[in-house]
Amino acid sequence: MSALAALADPTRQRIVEMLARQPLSSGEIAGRFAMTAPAVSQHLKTLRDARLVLVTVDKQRRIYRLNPEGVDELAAWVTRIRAFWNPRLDALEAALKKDN
Amino acid sequence: MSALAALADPTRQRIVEMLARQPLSSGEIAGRFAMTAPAVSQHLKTLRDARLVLVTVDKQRRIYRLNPEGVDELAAWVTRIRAFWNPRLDALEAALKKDN
DNA sequence: CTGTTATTTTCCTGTTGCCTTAATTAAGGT
DNA sequence: ACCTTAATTAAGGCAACAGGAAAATAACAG
Repeated sequence: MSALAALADPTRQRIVEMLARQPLSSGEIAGRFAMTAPAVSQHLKTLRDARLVLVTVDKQRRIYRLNPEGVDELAAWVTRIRAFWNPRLDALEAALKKDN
Repeated sequence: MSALAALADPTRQRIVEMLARQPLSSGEIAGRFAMTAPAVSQHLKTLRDARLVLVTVDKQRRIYRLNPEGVDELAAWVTRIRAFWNPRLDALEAALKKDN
């Protein structure tokens, strides 16, 4: 679960939250932080390496969006933790399957 | 979401996975790692501070177990990320097929 | 080709994180 | 009381990380 390591930093957590709402370019993301664009770019690289985000090129811009695979992996890890620890969570598991 | 920072380290990830199966004492946890007991103790403190685990005292032993609240919070964060982006899955899939 | 915009890469520095050894606290057993 | 077991706290070293500045790359417009 290297996604967890990538999400350790609060800046990267916020980036993921932003991208959950809508895809954004590198510049748009950087514009929402006090830090410089290079700093944000490095965070994006970390998120890319962790397979949490995907990039597509649009002219000079790089559009970032969430990577379903990476997020699903993370969700699966958390679900597995919860599934084990208490048998009473069978009901919960059923609920999860229902809305997925 | 400070739980994410606490789970950045692979050792702490493994501890949480172990505690998901059953409560364990500090010594039992330390025994499953190559590192020294103090090192494990510090990891446990990090997990405690992140409200991911709870301790109860049993004679000289400290028994660690998962903290449902902390784990639920984490699960809620992940779910929130997915919830936002699920409604646009169609648009996303289309965009993904186009490139990459 | 030159200039401009968008983004990343490189290099550097201060900070944080992880692990070790040594010392300390706490509880029981003899 | 003394010793042992269980666990934490303290102090120090070293690697990894975050962020800034400057330079490099990429894509487009004139």
